[in-house]
Amino acid sequence: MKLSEGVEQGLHCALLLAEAPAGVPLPRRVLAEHYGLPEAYLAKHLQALTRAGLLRATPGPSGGFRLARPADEITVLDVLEAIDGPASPFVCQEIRQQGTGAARPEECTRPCAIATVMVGAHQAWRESLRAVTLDQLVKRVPQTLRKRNRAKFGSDPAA
Amino acid sequence: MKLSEGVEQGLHCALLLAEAPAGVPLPRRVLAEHYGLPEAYLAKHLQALTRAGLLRATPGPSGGFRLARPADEITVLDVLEAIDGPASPFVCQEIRQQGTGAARPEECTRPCAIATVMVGAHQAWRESLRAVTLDQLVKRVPQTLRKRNRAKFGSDPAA
DNA sequence: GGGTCGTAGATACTGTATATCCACGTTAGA
DNA sequence: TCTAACGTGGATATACAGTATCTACGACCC
Repeated sequence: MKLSEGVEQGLHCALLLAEAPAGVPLPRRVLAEHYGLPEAYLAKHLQALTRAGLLRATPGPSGGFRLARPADEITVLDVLEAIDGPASPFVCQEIRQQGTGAARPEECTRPCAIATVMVGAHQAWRESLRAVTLDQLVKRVPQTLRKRNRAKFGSDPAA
Repeated sequence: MKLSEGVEQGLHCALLLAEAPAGVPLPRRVLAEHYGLPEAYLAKHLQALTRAGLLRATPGPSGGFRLARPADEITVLDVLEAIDGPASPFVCQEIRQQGTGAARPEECTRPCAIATVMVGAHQAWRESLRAVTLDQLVKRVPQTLRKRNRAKFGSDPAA
């Protein structure tokens, strides 16, 4: 069981967008270079985040990506499921109904006990990720680094 | 992110061994046919469970696999990690230290906030699986099915 | 006591999904 | 109208789940 690396990249980019002054779109090239990520691959995940309604993309010169919602309304789970999909890592194959020892239909009125346990674990995992917002993550970034990033992207004409 | 199907197969086999009368080893061929599973593939997972000390394998005719411990001392997490490995699905690539916006070493004394959240989620997932034993799962198998399985494998000479 | 069968164990191969890259089309600003 | 940005689709390489085959060992039977 392995989580896509795109999830980590997407999370870092979303976090950076949450750090940057609001309203200033960052081009994907800037995002990719900032973290040394493959730009073409990152593009695919930024698209996924945009389709999920987490980011807003604007084309053309001085375009780029920015958060579509306030950072305290975007959870880590939102970002993860936008990129990796909402599917559970465990999908019950209904093994109990196969082979010579197959359970009869009337014995399968309740879901398979194993599947039930796995679903519960997945819910616990999701709840843990849903409890953290991008805003909370920003607060855990070292202040010196945060200040540096704000300065780097703070060419905000409104300022 | 996808969990290996071997995990589900291993869990069902371990559950069946917990249902069967203690001390009667079941050959992997019987296990495979009972659930309609590919025997060669199942062999790999039964080996993993044996290496992890959850099952005990005995070669030769009238050999097979049986639980190495009482069913209430084997958790779902034990079986899962024996087959799928104990590694977390998320492995931090230290993206924060790469690219033009790399964090300085003195800013990385604490682990990456994103990694911390992911580790927490993984722990929640593991705790949820650790809380369930094979014994508890057996109790959730329909009685008619349990009785049928006991009769099928109950050619226990000591009985 | 030696042969034979049935068991687990180890090894090599294949298929599929992920990760990566490239080329083309579309949109908006200067 | 030219440039710089996003959007889409497809081609390629690699890692891992899944498969098949072969070897070694132990109990049973003659």
